[in-house]
Amino acid sequence: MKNRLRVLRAERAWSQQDLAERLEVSRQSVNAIETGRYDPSLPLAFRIADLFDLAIEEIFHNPAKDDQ
Amino acid sequence: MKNRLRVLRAERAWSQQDLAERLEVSRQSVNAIETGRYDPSLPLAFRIADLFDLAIEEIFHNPAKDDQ
DNA sequence: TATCAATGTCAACTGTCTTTTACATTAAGG
DNA sequence: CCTTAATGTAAAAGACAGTTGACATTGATA
Repeated sequence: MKNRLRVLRAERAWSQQDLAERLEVSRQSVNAIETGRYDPSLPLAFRIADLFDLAIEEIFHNPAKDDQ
Repeated sequence: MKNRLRVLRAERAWSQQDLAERLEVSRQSVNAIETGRYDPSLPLAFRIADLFDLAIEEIFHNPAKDDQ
């Protein structure tokens, strides 16, 4: 599962801490998701998509699949 | 997190076991997701969306939000 | 150089997801 | 009735998600 979180965050010039506060998670969670250590839960993925006003599929994608 | 899994499955006349095999998860996982005991992981949500050829947002939605 | 913000990571912990095994209930068909 | 398929649920265990607290590194700047 890859994601564009770092790019989306950079476009807004937010720190990981900024993003964490908007998502109501810890800074470490944001970092772990950005660095690919683990995937967010489905509810958190929805919060992320809502925050950036994008579909989940526009932020996350499966590298095993050759789509997107 | 609510979902339309039961309806989508019924439209295809699949048993929970049938769906579980297509998703490569246990029947109990399908049942737990359908009955709302827990949400799938993000990777599983993608497999579900791929199987039904729908966006994740067309299958899952947040009852806390008044959209959809 | 000293400081500060931002980032990466680790350990330990709690809670969630998913599994296997198992058992109960219901509905349909012989 | 008896059997079978489908479904709901539970317990125990392992893997994963998310927390707090802590420490190290880097880059910018006073």
